Amino acid sequence: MATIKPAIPKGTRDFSPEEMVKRNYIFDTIRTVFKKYGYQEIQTPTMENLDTLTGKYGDEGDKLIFKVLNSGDFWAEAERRNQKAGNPEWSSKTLLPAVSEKALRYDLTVPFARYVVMHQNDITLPFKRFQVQPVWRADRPQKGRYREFYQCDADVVGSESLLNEAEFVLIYQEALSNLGLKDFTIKINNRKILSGIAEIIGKPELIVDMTVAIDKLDKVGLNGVTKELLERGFTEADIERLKPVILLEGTNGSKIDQLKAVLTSSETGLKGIAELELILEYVSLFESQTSNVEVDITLARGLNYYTGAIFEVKTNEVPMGSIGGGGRYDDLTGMFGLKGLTGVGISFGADRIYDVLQELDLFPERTSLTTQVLFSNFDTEAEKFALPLLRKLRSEGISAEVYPSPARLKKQLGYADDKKIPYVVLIGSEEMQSGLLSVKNMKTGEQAKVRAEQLFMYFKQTTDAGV
RNA sequence: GUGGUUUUAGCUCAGUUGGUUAGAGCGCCUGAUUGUGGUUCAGGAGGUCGUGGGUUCGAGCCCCAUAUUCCACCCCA
Repeated sequence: MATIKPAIPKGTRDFSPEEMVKRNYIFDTIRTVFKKYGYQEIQTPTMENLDTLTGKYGDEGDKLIFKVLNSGDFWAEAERRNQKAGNPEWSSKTLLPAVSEKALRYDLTVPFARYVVMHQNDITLPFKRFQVQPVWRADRPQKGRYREFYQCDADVVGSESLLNEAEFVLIYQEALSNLGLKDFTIKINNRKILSGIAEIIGKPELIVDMTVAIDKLDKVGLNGVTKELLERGFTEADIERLKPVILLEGTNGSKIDQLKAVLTSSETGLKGIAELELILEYVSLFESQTSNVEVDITLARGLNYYTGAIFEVKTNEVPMGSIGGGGRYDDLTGMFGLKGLTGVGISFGADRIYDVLQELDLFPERTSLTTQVLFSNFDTEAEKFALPLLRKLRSEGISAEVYPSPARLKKQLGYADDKKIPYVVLIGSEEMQSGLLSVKNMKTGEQAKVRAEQLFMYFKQTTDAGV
């Protein structure tokens, strides 16, 4: 067999032992906070049926779904079905469903909605679930953008209360602070406010075009936004009316006041403002800070599905896309036939958070995660001598290993060195005769004599002391 | 999907207008130390120059295609 060049698909990554320690630290920190707020973990399959996913993420999103080719003779099967249908010409639109019926998970929200509908008889509403799993997008990779990445989602379905939204603000604050981030902004907006604005200028059908354009304010400036609005069907007069909203500044309170003034004639818009106000009030009633919560009217992500609150989290310490986002869907499960169930949720982008923590050097030192004790291996006799001692240490909860072959001691100590193992127990003929083992401290280079029976006590004390 | 960029030893990277045998640092292996690492010293191995075509007497260098890296758009975690 020809040897092939080892490689992994574009936008995917291997994770080394060191990276996994750090990644698990992030996952564990976020998980702990989710649990603390009453969320329970579920998992869903890597693959979903293709029709479960298509049409849920907009045209752009559908293109980014990784499709799985049918197994078996997919081509013969496709032709067979095509004949039944009277042999129309193949097009990319008809060929796809004929050769692919499964796809990789694109996010965690849609599979969750599917889950809720499938298990509606087994769950109690409101249902609060969290999920930490990889998702896949056939995007072009770049900084902070991967084709396989992990999301940490928490959603609650079946509760209209804005208390949920407020708690999500707290969850963001708590989880990100626990991870050591100091300066981040939780941006919040409301779809109803955007609808209200579009309504006021008499172009409710252009709400998406409007928000996509004003979302770019900090990137292209007012002139750029104006240009884009004109291209998207707005008039100069519309833009004049939009200007005060686009250029909204000041504290959350003053932004809200200004919006109220603009939206007086829009019932929807005022409802959105009332929701926003209540969420902020809840947050402060929790005696939590609102200084890193920012009302941002230009925030428009996920507009295809969000109906109420919209969240986005950005770190201000390093340049990076958003590290989290979320919002409310009034009809989360409707697409799967269960009407009238509202849902709201948030997501943490673990891979981006990793990149941020890495750049800010915020990962904690944790030395105890490697092997604590290595038994040297001089020969078969010494190896046999070491095994009961090894078992004893492990039964005491001390992670230990024996070098698996009688290699030169130099090599064995080099192994301990590379793996940052703090102690090596040397067992040779001398030690076996006297029962006094040589314990080498790899940091200081010092060697102590320890009785074989005392060995576990010796390490229990030293490792407990955090060496 | 659009535009640009990267690829040379295990790793990070040099490599002149196209010209003999493609280099460095680190790592690795061996020895100084037949039971002592991390430091030091001496020596050694390791390269289809991303891949496939082309131009040329001659290509790491020029041309085309393709993959890959990173970046900016679109969009998004």
